[in-house]
Amino acid sequence: MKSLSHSEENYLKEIFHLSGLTEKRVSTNGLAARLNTKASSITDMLQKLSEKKLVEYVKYKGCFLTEEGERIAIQIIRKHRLWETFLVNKLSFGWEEVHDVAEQLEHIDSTKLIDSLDRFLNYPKFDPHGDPIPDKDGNIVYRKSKIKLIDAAINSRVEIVRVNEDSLALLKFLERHHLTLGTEIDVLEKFPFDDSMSIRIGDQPETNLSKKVTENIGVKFISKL
Amino acid sequence: MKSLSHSEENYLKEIFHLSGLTEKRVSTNGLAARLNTKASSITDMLQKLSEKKLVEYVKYKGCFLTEEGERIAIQIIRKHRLWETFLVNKLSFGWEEVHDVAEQLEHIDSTKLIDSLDRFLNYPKFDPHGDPIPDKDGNIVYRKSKIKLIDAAINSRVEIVRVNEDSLALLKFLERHHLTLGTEIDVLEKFPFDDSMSIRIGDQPETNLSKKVTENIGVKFISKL
DNA sequence: CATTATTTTTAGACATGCCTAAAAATTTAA
DNA sequence: TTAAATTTTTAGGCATGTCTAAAAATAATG
Ligand SMILES: [Mn+2]
Ligand SMILES: [Mn+2]
Ligand SMILES: [Mn+2]
Ligand SMILES: [Mn+2]
Repeated sequence: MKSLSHSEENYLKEIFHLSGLTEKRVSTNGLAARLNTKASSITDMLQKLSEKKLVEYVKYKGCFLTEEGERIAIQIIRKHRLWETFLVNKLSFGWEEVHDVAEQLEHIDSTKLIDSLDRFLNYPKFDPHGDPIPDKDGNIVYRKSKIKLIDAAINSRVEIVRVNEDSLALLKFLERHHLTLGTEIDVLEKFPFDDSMSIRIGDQPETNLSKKVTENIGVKFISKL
Repeated sequence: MKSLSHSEENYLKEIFHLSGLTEKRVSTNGLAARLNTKASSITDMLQKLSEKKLVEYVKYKGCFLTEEGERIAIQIIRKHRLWETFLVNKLSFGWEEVHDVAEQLEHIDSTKLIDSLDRFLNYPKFDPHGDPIPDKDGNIVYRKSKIKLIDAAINSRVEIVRVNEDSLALLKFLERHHLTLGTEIDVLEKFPFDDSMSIRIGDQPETNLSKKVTENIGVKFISKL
């Protein structure tokens, strides 16, 4: 109904992300870390959001979103991902440049605007990082059969369908090594010593990817080698 | 340098609009009316903006923008008008629907975004209401030889080049009567009694426009009738 | 299970931006 | 040019969202 502050919206969004698909309770410290604030600020805000029936909160027990809270969170995520898509597809931004601007744009309050943008972009299903874009009713189609590259089987060919956008450094690394969405990767070998992985892209020379990289890439199986 | 709050930006923008092209001092009450706040709030803010060297302020004497303040104000206006243009040209908004959303979008902080948008829109010179769009360096090209319809000579044909966007009701009225930018109007007669004006558009039947309408439309001379 | 260690909440403060009511300065007009 | 009207500023408060420091609750450990 009435509109929320940027801060409140950011809290809802982060609670949604942290609680994942399950209705897992989210801890105060967990939220504090993600929102770059102190635990005491989190407590203050949770009391307010609880008052507004947007989160279920029990002292010392963490919180989770109510239905209404989740509905709002999903709409913010919809806006965020549509704007990222606009920036990349229409304004030629790099995928590592869009997140910060989208953090601002996601708070623009206009249903007509976001639905028009959705149409203008031709109802995209995924954002530039491969994350699903909720539709106007809040439905999210998660990609089934998506696994982390680190879990992909040896001697299989997989396609990159998602990257974790949280780290700017990761996105730059991937860009630099041509590891973009749609790229097909041959998984050659895994090294238990440091959990790194040797891969090949097309007929380029073989390279080694660290655990930190492979656990932040989502892929889908294409074929055996 | 460092970024300003939405509120501070709105103050700068309104001071710019109120002081017009001259370096006219702006009064506290004048600002209060435009910003929908109380005079005391204006005083508070002017002291802060003065502290930051964005306005020149003398107690009881009103204020005007410093060079830096004006530079910032113009950039906000640039953003506002580019976003309005985007909404109308790309997302098919009506010209009466764009202002409120642009009021939000104008505060998004990203030079790269606004310059990309400018390019995407093909460097438009005027917004949907006929107001000039400042370029990235802050240059504003005002349309010369633009007069108010109310001042147009009898028996002349003029073209609508600008409408005052302040009133939503006016924009709806104009839309309804096909008085859009580019429309050519024949000025037939003026009535001193109520300062109304009889006009004709093409071969449509003659109509009468009130003072309130004609003083809020900007036109340029096309030809004698 | 008793004692630490960790997490979370409360208490008290501060900055921002706004308000009302009252005081002060300026403007208008008799 | 003095008195009244108007404008503007100050004083004191309130809500929001954040912080630090201290207290309380919960979790971990021997
Ligand atoms: Mn993002
Ligand atoms: Mn994304
Ligand atoms: Mn506008
Ligand atoms: Mn406009």
